[in-house]
Amino acid sequence: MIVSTKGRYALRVMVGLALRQDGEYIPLKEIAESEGISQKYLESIMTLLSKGNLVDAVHGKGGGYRLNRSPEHYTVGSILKLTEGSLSAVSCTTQGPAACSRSTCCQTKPMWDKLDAMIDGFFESITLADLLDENGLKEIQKETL
Amino acid sequence: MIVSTKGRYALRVMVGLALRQDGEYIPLKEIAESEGISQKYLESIMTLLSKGNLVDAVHGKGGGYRLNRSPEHYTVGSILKLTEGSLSAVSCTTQGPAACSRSTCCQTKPMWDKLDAMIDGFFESITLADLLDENGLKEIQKETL
DNA sequence: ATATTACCCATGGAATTACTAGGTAAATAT
DNA sequence: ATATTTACCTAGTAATTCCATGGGTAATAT
Repeated sequence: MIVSTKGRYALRVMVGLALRQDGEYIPLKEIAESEGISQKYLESIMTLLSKGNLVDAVHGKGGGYRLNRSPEHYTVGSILKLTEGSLSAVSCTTQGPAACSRSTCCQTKPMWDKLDAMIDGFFESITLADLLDENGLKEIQKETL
Repeated sequence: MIVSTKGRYALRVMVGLALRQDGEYIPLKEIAESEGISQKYLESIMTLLSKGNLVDAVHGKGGGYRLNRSPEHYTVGSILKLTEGSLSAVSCTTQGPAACSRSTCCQTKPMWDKLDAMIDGFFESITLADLLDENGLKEIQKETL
């Protein structure tokens, strides 16, 4: 699995916030209930989104979370990368000291690199706005498949 | 991660066998050493490949493993699916009793389905022969990216 | 018979995932 | 000021998956 619940929950929450863009802040409790996600678990995810500046957060009564830009300015990739860390399909494409010792001669490595590039392209080509709109995704399908 | 060491090792081994297609059976020990993979761990992988009829295996002296068809008749997908079980990028695309309860109304689900289809298309479009040949992969890159 | 090979079954440590518990800090209402 | 409401922080934990390891059994060749 490339994307764990953390990233998938984050994406669902962002879609939920996009559907209620009226300037109001929506408290964690409300988001958790409407999405059916454990409040405590969601806390850690929302803090990530807030620190990563994907949402604005305010404390106290009337506070909560809201988007800080319009849905078409969020790529799915930006949301998933923030929450998941890496979207690599395999561990053997990692660079640096943890890199695979055979990476320079491995005959399968180029394929993994291409897969990673394809997946990255896929996620970067989709915005939150596309997810709100059925027809948006259909166009993406034509392009990529 | 979509593909664990099991699938990646399997693929490397299949490439290795493809490079030595002279009708000889190659013993596990030799494969393990040349690929730098634990002999014991590789055992389980080779048994999978053998039971899945991707390689022929014979016991005793002079025995070992060899491909049972030419490299262009193996898709990467067939090798990975056998060893990994599923190549799905997320757990929420699984059907049946374990399916996500929100799958019918989830606004992100269509995207995950498309991702899975794209990844499957990628792996099915590449054969072992493509991995042996540098230029083969370059053509795939043009098509998919 | 013996050596060589593949096959089978069970176990274990390490890492990751998904979540829980309990407290602290900031903003607002009274 | 005080209480309430909210976000934020640190730590722990149960379950699962990954990556092997250990020890034996079955088949084949000399």
